[in-house]
Amino acid sequence: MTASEILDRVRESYPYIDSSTVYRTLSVLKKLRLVSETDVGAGEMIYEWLRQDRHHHLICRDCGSLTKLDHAYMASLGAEILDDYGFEADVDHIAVFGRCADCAPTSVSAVDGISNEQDRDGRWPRVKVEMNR
Amino acid sequence: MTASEILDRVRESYPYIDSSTVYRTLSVLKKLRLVSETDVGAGEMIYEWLRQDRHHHLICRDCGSLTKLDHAYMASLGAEILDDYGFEADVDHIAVFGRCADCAPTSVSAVDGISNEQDRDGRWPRVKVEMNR
DNA sequence: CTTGCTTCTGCAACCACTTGCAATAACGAT
DNA sequence: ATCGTTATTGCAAGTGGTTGCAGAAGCAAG
Repeated sequence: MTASEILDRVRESYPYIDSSTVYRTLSVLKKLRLVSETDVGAGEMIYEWLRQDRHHHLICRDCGSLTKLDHAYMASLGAEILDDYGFEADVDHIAVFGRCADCAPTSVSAVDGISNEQDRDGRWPRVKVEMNR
Repeated sequence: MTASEILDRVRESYPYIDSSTVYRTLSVLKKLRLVSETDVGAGEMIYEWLRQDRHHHLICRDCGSLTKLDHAYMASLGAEILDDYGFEADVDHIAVFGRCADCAPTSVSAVDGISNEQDRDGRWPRVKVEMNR
């Protein structure tokens, strides 16, 4: 859940709690690795209790779809990094951005998703980049 | 470099530019995947031109040390995900948080890094969690 | 109970970043 | 050149999150 959802819930039984207290508590729980904090590109961070069934998410940058990614992928990446670098990676809950199968382009172009061919009148296509996140 | 460093540089030749213009331009460059945006836990995001020599960073949560991670690790993770999920992961520049070899604990304890044994007077150790990020 | 120390909390200010809006600049068609 | 449409910009306000500070609460020792 998000910090503001947590705040709303806590205020039901403790109406004068300040948001800074929630954030400070979350930061301690993060440090103790009892909760994970994940940026899913929704503006707010997502907080989750770290249970045994760890999982990760694949987030499509075009359609926004969310797919669960098995922990095994991250666990083996973590194991490789530990072997080669002696570095214990925190792979508690990762959000991997990219493009899902449905949104993958059907033909290759100069810059992903943008045509690199002139039209029948010899004009280059107009490129439109959406600004929102 | 950071957005504020970019702003300072642009202001040398274009003094009235607003920071929102810098952020908006960066968001377009991100969408076109010409620059990468990485959170290294320093408060500000780090922006980099995406060149051929892609690399990633291992950031120690205890001492803050930064280690370069070869792109091969992320590339093979990306390939696995593409094979199994048909999802094209953007693995342009990733920051992996964790604990470096120097900061790894020498003995195992109940919660990483915190003793789970009583002292000679039968008291439990006082646990101190630093609040800063 | 009082003293002294530590921790927790609310408040207000602050920071990095985003967004809505209105004015302007750029550009294509006539 | 002029008109109409689209893009870009600065400004100001807003959002999510953090931090410094001072007061309150908790607690162990005397």
